[in-house]
Amino acid sequence: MTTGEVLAALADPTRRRLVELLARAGDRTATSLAGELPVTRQAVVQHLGVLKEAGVVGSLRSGREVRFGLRPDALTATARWMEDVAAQWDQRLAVIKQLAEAETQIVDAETQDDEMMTRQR
Amino acid sequence: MTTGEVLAALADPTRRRLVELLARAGDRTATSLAGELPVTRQAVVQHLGVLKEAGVVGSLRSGREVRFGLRPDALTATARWMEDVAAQWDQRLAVIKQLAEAETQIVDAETQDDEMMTRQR
DNA sequence: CTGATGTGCAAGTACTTGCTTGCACATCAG
DNA sequence: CTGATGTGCAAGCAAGTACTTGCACATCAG
Repeated sequence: MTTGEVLAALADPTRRRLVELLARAGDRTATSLAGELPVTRQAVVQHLGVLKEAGVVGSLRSGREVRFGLRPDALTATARWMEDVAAQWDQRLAVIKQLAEAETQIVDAETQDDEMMTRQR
Repeated sequence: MTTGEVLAALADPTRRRLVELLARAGDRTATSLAGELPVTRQAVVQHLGVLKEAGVVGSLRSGREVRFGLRPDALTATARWMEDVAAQWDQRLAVIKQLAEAETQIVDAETQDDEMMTRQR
């Protein structure tokens, strides 16, 4: 359930689709999920395997089917990592801004939005 | 700056390393960053390109160098997406638990931790 | 000017990844 | 039992990815 595993798992669009499906439709079987996606059941199974390895989903056998459900903890933990990184940067920004108001630094990038800067939309 | 781009960008360990370096060490040049990683400058440049495309970093030319800095907004936005998915699931859980206390569902996976369940650690 | 340093562009390579197809095994209804 | 449905395993393939190497161009110090 490392941060890397979770991010890598969510990097794939089909896998994100699966996660969103599970989030709002509840626990489902692989075959059922494959019915709502333009891929084979086997593709879904493999994706669910990656998600499970990352700790994002869990599975439970009931009779001849295997039902998959979300495991929100892995998601929130990874979200926290991202927010921590962002916060760390913001804190650095604040410190520098306070210490040296005179020097012009690239640090102000966010408010400058230069030619080289990738624009947000 | 889509969610998919950000997640795909952060899926790579080297790129995460770069992001963490920038977060705590401030804005740096590609060559300087390459000095702290076991890869070539060109590899770093390409990684920064991906991160920039995703809106995670921004760059600013100053003289003959190009300095890169973090763009926290993309990170927090993606973090929010993950938390939303997790929250959606939790809400479903709560509703079901309230409506049908009698029926046993796989939905309770989180508290059951069965043989098939990937264990958290 | 010269040399050093930093960048940009491009092609090539080893490896990974998402997906499919094919078949065997297990479980349920009749 | 038979047939239908759901699952598991494995090989194969096309496309993407991370990384390198090589070289040309731009900028600074002396």
